[in-house]
Amino acid sequence: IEDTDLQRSTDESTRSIIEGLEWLGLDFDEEMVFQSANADKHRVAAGRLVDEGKAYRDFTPKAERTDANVKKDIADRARAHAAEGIDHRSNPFRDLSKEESDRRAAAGDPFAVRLKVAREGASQFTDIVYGEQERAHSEIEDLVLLRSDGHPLYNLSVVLDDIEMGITHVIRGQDHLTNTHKQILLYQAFGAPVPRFAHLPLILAPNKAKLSKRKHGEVVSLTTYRDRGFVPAAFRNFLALMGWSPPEGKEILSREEMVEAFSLEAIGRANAVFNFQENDPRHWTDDKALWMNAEYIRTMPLDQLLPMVKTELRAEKLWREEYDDDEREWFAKVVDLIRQRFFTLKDFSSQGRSYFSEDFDLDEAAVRKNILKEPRLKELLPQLADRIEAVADFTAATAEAALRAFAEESAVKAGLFINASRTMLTGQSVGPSMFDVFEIMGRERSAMRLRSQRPWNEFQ
RNA sequence: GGCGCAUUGGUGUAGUUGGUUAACACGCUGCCCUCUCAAGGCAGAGAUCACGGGUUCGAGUCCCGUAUGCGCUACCA
Repeated sequence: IEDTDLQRSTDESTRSIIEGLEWLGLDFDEEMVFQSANADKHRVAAGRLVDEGKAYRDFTPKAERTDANVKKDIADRARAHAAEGIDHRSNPFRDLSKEESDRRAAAGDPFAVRLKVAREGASQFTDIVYGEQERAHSEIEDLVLLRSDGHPLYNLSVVLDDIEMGITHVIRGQDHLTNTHKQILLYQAFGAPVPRFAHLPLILAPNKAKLSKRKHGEVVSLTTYRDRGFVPAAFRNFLALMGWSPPEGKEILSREEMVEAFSLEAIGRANAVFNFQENDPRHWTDDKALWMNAEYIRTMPLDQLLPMVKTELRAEKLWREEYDDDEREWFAKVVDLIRQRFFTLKDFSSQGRSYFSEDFDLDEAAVRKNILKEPRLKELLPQLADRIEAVADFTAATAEAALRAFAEESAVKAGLFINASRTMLTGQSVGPSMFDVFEIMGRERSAMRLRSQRPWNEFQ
Protein backbone atom coordinates (compact mmCIF):
# COMPACT_ATOMS: atom_id res chain seq x y z
CA ILE A 1 0.00 0.00 0.00
CA GLU A 2 1.73 3.10 -1.24
CA ASP A 3 0.72 5.51 1.45
CA THR A 4 3.80 7.66 1.89
CA ASP A 5 1.68 10.78 1.57
CA LEU A 6 -0.22 10.43 4.79
CA GLN A 7 -2.39 13.42 4.12
CA ARG A 8 -3.95 11.93 1.02
CA SER A 9 -3.93 8.31 1.94
CA THR A 10 -6.83 7.71 4.28
CA ASP A 11 -8.11 4.57 5.99
CA GLU A 12 -11.12 4.95 3.78
CA SER A 13 -9.12 4.85 0.57
CA THR A 14 -7.00 1.85 1.53
CA ARG A 15 -10.06 -0.02 2.78
CA SER A 16 -11.78 0.58 -0.51
CA ILE A 17 -8.78 -0.84 -2.40
CA ILE A 18 -8.62 -3.93 -0.24
CA GLU A 19 -12.37 -4.53 -0.35
CA GLY A 20 -12.32 -4.16 -4.10
CA LEU A 21 -9.54 -6.70 -4.56
CA GLU A 22 -11.18 -9.14 -2.18
CA TRP A 23 -14.46 -8.80 -4.01
CA LEU A 24 -12.80 -9.51 -7.34
CA GLY A 25 -11.28 -12.63 -5.85
CA LEU A 26 -7.76 -11.31 -6.29
CA ASP A 27 -6.18 -12.56 -3.10
CA PHE A 28 -2.54 -12.38 -2.11
CA ASP A 29 0.00 -14.79 -0.70
CA GLU A 30 2.16 -12.58 1.46
CA GLU A 31 1.62 -10.02 4.13
CA MET A 32 0.39 -6.61 3.27
CA VAL A 33 3.14 -4.01 3.48
CA PHE A 34 2.38 -0.39 4.25
CA GLN A 35 5.04 1.85 2.79
CA SER A 36 4.58 4.41 5.55
CA ALA A 37 5.54 1.83 8.19
CA ASN A 38 9.10 1.70 6.84
CA ALA A 39 9.70 5.45 6.76
CA ASP A 40 12.51 5.25 9.32
CA LYS A 41 14.47 2.74 7.27
CA HIS A 42 13.96 4.84 4.15
CA ARG A 43 15.34 7.90 5.95
CA VAL A 44 18.42 6.01 7.07
CA ALA A 45 19.02 4.71 3.55
CA ALA A 46 18.80 8.23 2.11
CA GLY A 47 21.31 9.39 4.73
CA ARG A 48 23.66 6.67 3.62
CA LEU A 49 23.45 7.97 0.06
CA VAL A 50 24.38 11.45 1.31
CA ASP A 51 27.40 10.03 3.15
CA GLU A 52 28.49 8.20 0.01
CA GLY A 53 28.17 11.37 -2.04
CA LYS A 54 25.42 9.90 -4.21
CA ALA A 55 22.87 12.33 -2.86
CA TYR A 56 23.11 15.82 -1.42
CA ARG A 57 21.38 18.20 0.93
CA ASP A 58 19.41 20.98 -0.75
CA PHE A 59 18.96 23.97 1.54
CA THR A 60 16.75 25.85 -0.91
CA PRO A 61 13.54 26.89 0.85
CA LYS A 62 10.57 24.77 -0.13
CA ALA A 63 8.45 26.22 -2.94
CA GLU A 64 4.77 26.24 -2.12
CA ARG A 65 2.57 24.69 -4.76
CA THR A 66 -1.02 23.68 -4.90
CA ASP A 67 -2.17 20.58 -6.73
CA ALA A 68 -4.39 22.64 -8.96
CA ASN A 69 -1.67 24.55 -10.74
CA VAL A 70 1.41 22.31 -10.66
CA LYS A 71 1.29 21.47 -14.35
CA LYS A 72 1.02 25.09 -15.32
CA ASP A 73 3.76 26.00 -12.85
CA ILE A 74 6.12 23.48 -14.34
CA ALA A 75 5.50 24.63 -17.90
CA ASP A 76 5.82 28.29 -16.98
CA ARG A 77 9.07 27.76 -15.16
CA ALA A 78 10.47 25.66 -18.01
CA ARG A 79 9.58 28.39 -20.50
CA ALA A 80 11.16 31.08 -18.35
CA HIS A 81 14.33 29.05 -17.90
CA ALA A 82 14.57 28.38 -21.61
CA ALA A 83 14.13 32.08 -22.37
CA GLU A 84 16.90 33.05 -19.99
CA GLY A 85 19.10 30.21 -21.09
CA ILE A 86 19.56 28.62 -17.68
CA ASP A 87 19.85 24.92 -17.03
CA HIS A 88 16.77 24.06 -15.04
CA ARG A 89 18.71 21.42 -13.22
CA SER A 90 21.35 23.74 -11.84
CA ASN A 91 21.40 23.71 -8.07
CA PRO A 92 23.93 25.65 -5.97
CA PHE A 93 23.90 22.96 -3.32
CA ARG A 94 24.72 20.07 -5.61
CA ASP A 95 28.45 20.65 -5.25
CA LEU A 96 28.54 22.13 -1.77
CA SER A 97 31.47 20.76 0.19
CA LYS A 98 30.77 17.99 2.63
CA GLU A 99 32.06 20.09 5.52
CA GLU A 100 29.81 23.03 4.68
CA SER A 101 26.81 20.78 4.16
CA ASP A 102 27.39 18.98 7.47
CA ARG A 103 27.92 22.29 9.25
CA ARG A 104 24.64 23.78 8.04
CA ALA A 105 22.75 20.60 8.80
CA ALA A 106 24.20 20.52 12.31
CA ALA A 107 23.19 24.14 12.74
CA GLY A 108 19.62 23.13 12.11
CA ASP A 109 19.10 24.55 8.63
CA PRO A 110 16.20 22.69 7.00
CA PHE A 111 17.07 20.74 3.86
CA ALA A 112 15.65 18.28 1.38
CA VAL A 113 17.73 15.37 0.14
CA ARG A 114 18.18 15.01 -3.60
CA LEU A 115 19.70 12.26 -5.67
CA LYS A 116 22.77 13.42 -7.57
CA VAL A 117 21.90 12.38 -11.12
CA ALA A 118 24.87 12.03 -13.48
CA ARG A 119 25.05 14.81 -16.08
CA GLU A 120 26.18 12.51 -18.87
CA GLY A 121 24.86 9.23 -20.13
CA ALA A 122 21.49 7.57 -20.21
CA SER A 123 19.50 4.86 -18.56
CA GLN A 124 17.70 2.10 -20.38
CA PHE A 125 15.49 -0.86 -19.75
CA THR A 126 13.27 -3.22 -21.67
CA ASP A 127 9.67 -2.93 -20.69
CA ILE A 128 7.79 -6.18 -21.15
CA VAL A 129 4.84 -4.30 -22.66
CA TYR A 130 6.34 -1.14 -24.17
CA GLY A 131 9.67 -2.50 -25.31
CA GLU A 132 13.03 -0.72 -25.35
CA GLN A 133 13.10 2.45 -23.29
CA GLU A 134 15.92 4.96 -23.10
CA ARG A 135 16.23 8.30 -21.42
CA ALA A 136 19.17 10.67 -21.23
CA HIS A 137 20.25 11.60 -17.70
CA SER A 138 20.03 15.21 -18.81
CA GLU A 139 16.27 14.77 -18.92
CA ILE A 140 16.13 13.72 -15.32
CA GLU A 141 16.18 16.27 -12.55
CA ASP A 142 17.87 15.65 -9.23
CA LEU A 143 14.81 14.12 -7.67
CA VAL A 144 13.92 14.71 -4.06
CA LEU A 145 14.29 11.67 -1.83
CA LEU A 146 13.49 13.22 1.52
CA ARG A 147 11.35 16.26 2.12
CA SER A 148 12.69 19.01 4.33
CA ASP A 149 10.55 17.66 7.16
CA GLY A 150 12.43 14.37 6.77
CA HIS A 151 9.54 12.57 5.15
CA PRO A 152 10.58 10.00 2.49
CA LEU A 153 9.01 10.32 -0.95
CA TYR A 154 7.39 7.72 -3.14
CA ASN A 155 10.25 7.06 -5.58
CA LEU A 156 12.64 6.33 -2.74
CA SER A 157 10.18 4.25 -0.77
CA VAL A 158 9.03 1.97 -3.58
CA VAL A 159 12.53 1.12 -4.58
CA LEU A 160 13.66 0.39 -1.04
CA ASP A 161 10.61 -1.70 -0.20
CA ASP A 162 10.82 -3.60 -3.47
CA ILE A 163 14.48 -4.38 -2.83
CA GLU A 164 13.66 -5.58 0.67
CA MET A 165 10.76 -7.73 -0.56
CA GLY A 166 12.82 -9.24 -3.35
CA ILE A 167 10.45 -8.07 -6.03
CA THR A 168 11.33 -9.46 -9.46
CA HIS A 169 8.53 -7.95 -11.60
CA VAL A 170 7.02 -4.51 -11.23
CA ILE A 171 3.63 -4.35 -12.94
CA ARG A 172 1.84 -1.03 -12.81
CA GLY A 173 0.17 1.75 -14.77
CA GLN A 174 1.75 3.41 -17.78
CA ASP A 175 1.81 6.70 -15.85
CA HIS A 176 5.01 5.40 -14.27
CA LEU A 177 6.78 4.54 -17.49
CA THR A 178 9.07 7.58 -17.49
CA ASN A 179 9.49 7.51 -13.73
CA THR A 180 11.04 4.10 -14.09
CA HIS A 181 14.33 5.64 -15.18
CA LYS A 182 14.59 7.50 -11.91
CA GLN A 183 13.91 4.36 -10.00
CA ILE A 184 16.54 2.47 -11.94
CA LEU A 185 19.03 5.14 -10.89
CA LEU A 186 18.06 4.45 -7.30
CA TYR A 187 18.44 0.68 -7.65
CA GLN A 188 21.92 1.36 -8.99
CA ALA A 189 22.75 3.79 -6.20
CA PHE A 190 21.82 1.11 -3.69
CA GLY A 191 23.75 -1.54 -5.61
CA ALA A 192 20.64 -3.67 -5.98
CA PRO A 193 19.56 -5.69 -9.04
CA VAL A 194 16.98 -3.94 -11.20
CA PRO A 195 13.70 -5.85 -11.51
CA ARG A 196 11.73 -6.41 -14.73
CA PHE A 197 9.10 -3.82 -15.54
CA ALA A 198 5.74 -4.17 -17.27
CA HIS A 199 3.63 -1.08 -17.73
CA LEU A 200 -0.06 -1.35 -18.43
CA PRO A 201 -2.17 0.96 -20.59
CA LEU A 202 -4.52 3.24 -18.73
CA ILE A 203 -8.30 3.22 -18.68
CA LEU A 204 -9.87 6.42 -20.00
CA ALA A 205 -13.31 8.00 -19.70
CA PRO A 206 -15.47 8.27 -22.85
CA ASN A 207 -14.07 11.77 -23.50
CA LYS A 208 -10.58 10.18 -23.42
CA ALA A 209 -9.67 11.91 -20.17
CA LYS A 210 -7.97 9.87 -17.51
CA LEU A 211 -10.55 8.12 -15.41
CA SER A 212 -10.59 9.53 -11.92
CA LYS A 213 -12.75 9.20 -8.88
CA ARG A 214 -12.93 12.94 -8.44
CA LYS A 215 -14.21 13.63 -11.93
CA HIS A 216 -16.17 10.50 -12.74
CA GLY A 217 -17.50 9.47 -9.37
CA GLU A 218 -18.69 6.06 -8.35
CA VAL A 219 -18.43 4.48 -11.77
CA VAL A 220 -14.68 4.02 -11.19
CA SER A 221 -14.99 2.36 -7.81
CA LEU A 222 -14.98 -1.42 -7.57
CA THR A 223 -17.30 -1.35 -4.59
CA THR A 224 -19.90 0.33 -6.80
CA TYR A 225 -20.05 -2.78 -8.96
CA ARG A 226 -20.42 -4.94 -5.90
CA ASP A 227 -23.21 -2.74 -4.57
CA ARG A 228 -25.03 -2.56 -7.89
CA GLY A 229 -25.29 -6.28 -8.37
CA PHE A 230 -22.29 -7.41 -10.36
CA VAL A 231 -21.04 -10.98 -10.12
CA PRO A 232 -17.36 -10.66 -9.18
CA ALA A 233 -16.20 -13.14 -11.81
CA ALA A 234 -18.10 -11.25 -14.50
CA PHE A 235 -16.56 -7.92 -13.69
CA ARG A 236 -13.13 -9.44 -13.31
CA ASN A 237 -13.56 -11.01 -16.74
CA PHE A 238 -14.64 -7.72 -18.29
CA LEU A 239 -11.76 -5.83 -16.71
CA ALA A 240 -9.25 -8.38 -17.92
CA LEU A 241 -10.32 -7.60 -21.47
CA MET A 242 -9.39 -3.93 -21.19
CA GLY A 243 -5.95 -3.78 -22.69
CA TRP A 244 -5.50 -7.52 -22.99
CA SER A 245 -6.97 -10.13 -25.25
CA PRO A 246 -6.87 -13.90 -24.88
CA PRO A 247 -4.73 -15.64 -27.51
CA GLU A 248 -7.52 -18.07 -28.48
CA GLY A 249 -10.09 -15.31 -28.86
CA LYS A 250 -12.43 -16.85 -26.32
CA GLU A 251 -13.53 -13.98 -24.13
CA ILE A 252 -15.45 -15.64 -21.32
CA LEU A 253 -12.80 -17.08 -19.05
CA SER A 254 -12.85 -18.54 -15.57
CA ARG A 255 -10.11 -17.50 -13.20
CA GLU A 256 -8.22 -20.71 -13.91
CA GLU A 257 -8.53 -20.27 -17.66
CA MET A 258 -7.38 -16.69 -17.33
CA VAL A 259 -4.32 -17.68 -15.34
CA GLU A 260 -3.56 -20.24 -18.01
CA ALA A 261 -4.08 -17.89 -20.98
CA PHE A 262 -2.54 -14.72 -19.55
CA SER A 263 0.79 -13.29 -20.56
CA LEU A 264 2.27 -9.84 -20.14
CA GLU A 265 3.42 -9.97 -23.76
CA ALA A 266 -0.19 -10.04 -24.99
CA ILE A 267 -1.02 -6.72 -23.35
CA GLY A 268 -1.72 -3.87 -25.73
CA ARG A 269 -0.08 -0.46 -25.58
CA ALA A 270 -2.97 1.89 -26.32
CA ASN A 271 -5.13 3.25 -23.54
CA ALA A 272 -8.62 1.77 -23.37
CA VAL A 273 -11.85 3.74 -23.17
CA PHE A 274 -14.35 2.70 -20.56
CA ASN A 275 -17.59 3.44 -22.32
CA PHE A 276 -20.41 4.64 -20.10
CA GLN A 277 -23.01 7.38 -20.13
CA GLU A 278 -23.23 9.16 -16.85
CA ASN A 279 -26.77 10.44 -17.20
CA ASP A 280 -28.36 7.38 -18.75
CA PRO A 281 -29.41 4.80 -16.15
CA ARG A 282 -29.56 2.10 -18.83
CA HIS A 283 -25.93 2.68 -19.69
CA TRP A 284 -24.52 3.74 -16.34
CA THR A 285 -21.54 1.52 -17.04
CA ASP A 286 -19.99 -0.11 -20.11
CA ASP A 287 -22.53 -2.09 -22.17
CA LYS A 288 -20.18 -4.98 -22.52
CA ALA A 289 -19.73 -5.18 -18.77
CA LEU A 290 -23.48 -5.34 -18.36
CA TRP A 291 -23.77 -7.99 -21.05
CA MET A 292 -20.97 -9.99 -19.45
CA ASN A 293 -22.74 -9.85 -16.10
CA ALA A 294 -26.01 -11.07 -17.64
CA GLU A 295 -24.12 -13.83 -19.38
CA TYR A 296 -22.61 -14.97 -16.09
CA ILE A 297 -25.93 -14.74 -14.26
CA ARG A 298 -27.71 -16.99 -16.73
CA THR A 299 -24.94 -19.50 -17.36
CA MET A 300 -22.99 -19.86 -14.13
CA PRO A 301 -23.57 -22.96 -11.97
CA LEU A 302 -26.78 -22.43 -10.03
CA ASP A 303 -25.26 -23.38 -6.70
CA GLN A 304 -22.80 -20.51 -7.06
CA LEU A 305 -25.50 -18.04 -7.95
CA LEU A 306 -27.91 -18.98 -5.16
CA PRO A 307 -25.85 -17.51 -2.31
CA MET A 308 -25.50 -14.25 -4.21
CA VAL A 309 -29.25 -14.03 -4.71
CA LYS A 310 -29.71 -14.84 -1.05
CA THR A 311 -27.50 -11.92 -0.09
CA GLU A 312 -29.45 -9.62 -2.36
CA LEU A 313 -32.85 -10.75 -1.08
CA ARG A 314 -31.68 -10.45 2.48
CA ALA A 315 -30.54 -6.89 1.93
CA GLU A 316 -33.97 -6.05 0.55
CA LYS A 317 -35.78 -7.90 3.34
CA LEU A 318 -37.22 -10.44 0.94
CA TRP A 319 -35.37 -13.45 2.27
CA ARG A 320 -37.18 -16.17 4.15
CA GLU A 321 -35.39 -18.90 6.02
CA GLU A 322 -37.61 -21.53 4.35
CA TYR A 323 -35.68 -20.91 1.14
CA ASP A 324 -32.74 -22.59 2.82
CA ASP A 325 -34.88 -25.34 4.25
CA ASP A 326 -38.28 -26.71 3.13
CA GLU A 327 -38.50 -24.50 0.08
CA ARG A 328 -34.92 -24.91 -0.98
CA GLU A 329 -35.83 -26.72 -4.15
CA TRP A 330 -38.54 -24.22 -5.02
CA PHE A 331 -36.16 -21.34 -4.48
CA ALA A 332 -33.58 -22.87 -6.80
CA LYS A 333 -36.24 -23.36 -9.47
CA VAL A 334 -37.43 -19.76 -9.26
CA VAL A 335 -33.93 -18.39 -9.51
CA ASP A 336 -33.14 -20.66 -12.43
CA LEU A 337 -36.30 -19.54 -14.21
CA ILE A 338 -35.99 -15.80 -13.76
CA ARG A 339 -32.23 -15.46 -14.10
CA GLN A 340 -32.51 -16.01 -17.84
CA ARG A 341 -33.31 -12.36 -18.51
CA PHE A 342 -31.62 -10.53 -15.65
CA PHE A 343 -28.63 -8.24 -15.96
CA THR A 344 -27.61 -7.72 -12.36
CA LEU A 345 -28.19 -9.32 -8.99
CA LYS A 346 -30.35 -6.31 -8.15
CA ASP A 347 -32.92 -7.52 -10.66
CA PHE A 348 -33.77 -10.43 -8.39
CA SER A 349 -35.18 -8.05 -5.82
CA SER A 350 -36.68 -5.52 -8.21
CA GLN A 351 -38.04 -7.25 -11.31
CA GLY A 352 -38.13 -10.53 -9.43
CA ARG A 353 -39.87 -9.16 -6.38
CA SER A 354 -43.29 -10.69 -7.08
CA TYR A 355 -41.89 -14.19 -6.74
CA PHE A 356 -40.83 -13.55 -3.18
CA SER A 357 -43.42 -11.17 -1.80
CA GLU A 358 -47.06 -10.17 -2.09
CA ASP A 359 -45.95 -6.59 -1.78
CA PHE A 360 -45.00 -5.85 -5.36
CA ASP A 361 -45.81 -3.01 -7.75
CA LEU A 362 -48.03 -3.25 -10.79
CA ASP A 363 -46.47 -1.61 -13.80
CA GLU A 364 -48.99 0.93 -15.03
CA ALA A 365 -48.22 0.54 -18.72
CA ALA A 366 -48.52 -3.22 -18.39
CA VAL A 367 -51.86 -2.98 -16.61
CA ARG A 368 -53.30 -0.65 -19.21
CA LYS A 369 -52.08 -2.70 -22.14
CA ASN A 370 -52.80 -6.19 -20.86
CA ILE A 371 -55.80 -5.74 -18.58
CA LEU A 372 -57.76 -2.49 -18.73
CA LYS A 373 -57.81 -2.48 -22.51
CA GLU A 374 -60.22 -5.42 -22.50
CA PRO A 375 -63.16 -4.66 -20.14
CA ARG A 376 -64.41 -8.24 -20.15
CA LEU A 377 -61.34 -9.29 -18.21
CA LYS A 378 -62.82 -7.89 -15.03
CA GLU A 379 -65.41 -10.68 -15.24
CA LEU A 380 -63.27 -13.32 -16.90
CA LEU A 381 -60.18 -13.21 -14.73
CA PRO A 382 -61.95 -14.37 -11.54
CA GLN A 383 -63.50 -17.18 -13.59
CA LEU A 384 -60.07 -18.08 -14.91
CA ALA A 385 -58.96 -18.17 -11.29
CA ASP A 386 -61.69 -20.75 -10.58
CA ARG A 387 -60.52 -22.92 -13.45
CA ILE A 388 -56.90 -22.68 -12.38
CA GLU A 389 -57.85 -23.55 -8.85
CA ALA A 390 -59.72 -26.60 -10.03
CA VAL A 391 -56.72 -28.13 -11.79
CA ALA A 392 -55.90 -31.40 -10.10
CA ASP A 393 -52.25 -32.10 -10.82
CA PHE A 394 -50.96 -28.54 -11.09
CA THR A 395 -48.08 -28.16 -13.56
CA ALA A 396 -47.16 -25.87 -16.42
CA ALA A 397 -48.82 -28.31 -18.81
CA THR A 398 -52.09 -28.72 -16.90
CA ALA A 399 -52.32 -25.00 -16.23
CA GLU A 400 -51.86 -24.37 -19.92
CA ALA A 401 -54.59 -26.85 -20.83
CA ALA A 402 -57.01 -25.25 -18.39
CA LEU A 403 -56.28 -21.75 -19.60
CA ARG A 404 -56.59 -22.62 -23.26
CA ALA A 405 -59.84 -24.51 -22.69
CA PHE A 406 -61.34 -21.57 -20.87
CA ALA A 407 -60.17 -19.18 -23.57
CA GLU A 408 -61.95 -21.24 -26.18
CA GLU A 409 -65.14 -21.35 -24.13
CA SER A 410 -65.02 -17.62 -23.64
CA ALA A 411 -64.25 -17.04 -27.29
CA VAL A 412 -61.14 -15.02 -26.60
CA LYS A 413 -57.59 -15.57 -27.73
CA ALA A 414 -55.38 -17.50 -25.34
CA GLY A 415 -52.87 -14.71 -25.68
CA LEU A 416 -55.23 -12.33 -23.97
CA PHE A 417 -55.38 -14.51 -20.88
CA ILE A 418 -51.69 -15.24 -21.00
CA ASN A 419 -50.61 -11.63 -21.08
CA ALA A 420 -53.21 -10.58 -18.56
CA SER A 421 -52.12 -13.37 -16.23
CA ARG A 422 -48.53 -12.29 -16.48
CA THR A 423 -49.39 -8.82 -15.35
CA MET A 424 -51.74 -10.05 -12.63
CA LEU A 425 -49.19 -12.50 -11.25
CA THR A 426 -45.96 -10.54 -11.65
CA GLY A 427 -47.02 -6.94 -12.15
CA GLN A 428 -45.08 -6.81 -15.39
CA SER A 429 -45.59 -7.09 -19.11
CA VAL A 430 -42.49 -9.16 -19.69
CA GLY A 431 -41.08 -12.26 -18.08
CA PRO A 432 -40.65 -16.00 -18.44
CA SER A 433 -43.05 -18.29 -20.23
CA MET A 434 -46.37 -17.80 -18.46
CA PHE A 435 -47.11 -21.45 -17.79
CA ASP A 436 -43.79 -21.85 -16.04
CA VAL A 437 -44.77 -18.89 -13.94
CA PHE A 438 -48.07 -20.55 -13.01
CA GLU A 439 -46.27 -23.68 -11.94
CA ILE A 440 -43.72 -21.77 -9.91
CA MET A 441 -46.30 -19.58 -8.23
CA GLY A 442 -48.45 -22.56 -7.43
CA ARG A 443 -52.18 -23.11 -7.66
CA GLU A 444 -53.34 -21.09 -4.66
CA ARG A 445 -51.17 -18.08 -5.20
CA SER A 446 -51.94 -17.97 -8.90
CA ALA A 447 -55.68 -18.08 -8.28
CA MET A 448 -55.48 -15.50 -5.58
CA ARG A 449 -53.58 -13.04 -7.72
CA LEU A 450 -55.91 -13.59 -10.66
CA ARG A 451 -58.78 -12.49 -8.43
CA SER A 452 -57.03 -9.33 -7.34
CA GLN A 453 -58.90 -6.09 -7.87
CA ARG A 454 -55.73 -4.01 -7.81
CA PRO A 455 -55.66 -3.07 -11.51
CA TRP A 456 -59.08 -1.47 -11.27
CA ASN A 457 -58.49 0.03 -7.85
CA GLU A 458 -55.13 1.50 -8.64
CA PHE A 459 -55.48 2.64 -12.23
CA GLN A 460 -59.14 3.43 -12.84
C1' G B 1 8.24 24.72 -22.74
C1' G B 2 11.01 19.79 -22.75
C1' C B 3 10.85 14.46 -22.88
C1' G B 4 8.13 9.93 -23.48
C1' C B 5 3.97 6.73 -25.07
C1' A B 6 -0.13 5.86 -28.15
C1' U B 7 -3.59 6.28 -32.67
C1' U B 8 -7.61 -0.33 -36.70
C1' G B 9 -15.87 0.44 -37.53
C1' G B 10 -19.65 3.73 -31.69
C1' U B 11 -16.68 0.69 -27.67
C1' G B 12 -13.11 -3.43 -26.42
C1' U B 13 -9.73 -5.95 -29.41
C1' A B 14 -7.20 -9.56 -33.59
C1' G B 15 -4.26 -8.78 -37.57
C1' U B 16 2.46 -13.82 -37.30
C1' U B 17 8.79 -12.09 -40.24
C1' G B 18 4.76 -6.28 -45.56
C1' G B 19 1.20 -10.32 -50.02
C1' U B 20 -5.74 -11.60 -52.30
C1' U B 21 -12.83 -9.31 -50.41
C1' A B 22 -9.21 -6.09 -42.72
C1' A B 23 -11.26 -10.75 -38.35
C1' C B 24 -13.79 -11.41 -33.38
C1' A B 25 -16.83 -9.63 -29.09
C1' C B 26 -20.30 -5.82 -27.23
C1' G B 27 -23.72 -2.37 -29.20
C1' C B 28 -27.08 -1.25 -33.53
C1' U B 29 -30.90 -2.87 -37.72
C1' G B 30 -34.04 -6.70 -39.88
C1' C B 31 -35.98 -11.69 -40.08
C1' C B 32 -37.01 -16.55 -37.69
C1' C B 33 -38.70 -18.72 -33.10
C1' U B 34 -42.98 -17.17 -29.83
C1' C B 35 -48.01 -15.96 -24.93
C1' U B 36 -44.52 -11.05 -23.72
C1' C B 37 -39.44 -9.87 -23.05
C1' A B 38 -34.98 -12.05 -23.20
C1' A B 39 -31.95 -16.07 -24.82
C1' G B 40 -30.92 -18.69 -29.32
C1' G B 41 -30.59 -19.06 -34.88
C1' C B 42 -30.02 -16.40 -39.54
C1' A B 43 -29.00 -12.00 -42.30
C1' G B 44 -27.16 -6.96 -42.37
C1' A B 45 -25.33 -1.81 -41.65
C1' G B 46 -20.92 0.30 -39.89
C1' A B 47 -13.33 1.12 -40.96
C1' U B 48 -10.65 5.59 -47.31
C1' C B 49 -6.60 1.04 -40.70
C1' A B 50 -5.56 9.68 -37.49
C1' C B 51 -3.44 12.76 -41.57
C1' G B 52 0.64 13.82 -45.23
C1' G B 53 4.87 12.14 -47.58
C1' G B 54 8.43 8.14 -48.62
C1' U B 55 10.56 2.88 -49.36
C1' U B 56 8.46 -1.32 -52.28
C1' C B 57 5.83 -4.95 -57.72
C1' G B 58 2.80 -4.55 -53.18
C1' A B 59 2.01 -1.16 -46.43
C1' G B 60 -2.83 -1.44 -41.23
C1' U B 61 2.09 -3.74 -41.02
C1' C B 62 8.77 -0.46 -42.45
C1' C B 63 10.85 5.05 -42.45
C1' C B 64 10.08 10.49 -41.87
C1' G B 65 6.90 14.52 -40.69
C1' U B 66 2.19 16.59 -38.83
C1' A B 67 -2.11 16.43 -35.80
C1' U B 68 -4.69 14.70 -31.67
C1' G B 69 -4.90 12.23 -26.98
C1' C B 70 -2.48 10.53 -22.65
C1' G B 71 1.68 10.46 -19.30
C1' C B 72 6.13 12.41 -16.88
C1' U B 73 8.60 16.89 -15.93
C1' A B 74 6.03 18.04 -7.71
C1' C B 75 9.66 18.70 -1.00
C1' C B 76 2.03 14.08 -5.13
C1' A B 77 1.61 8.92 -5.90
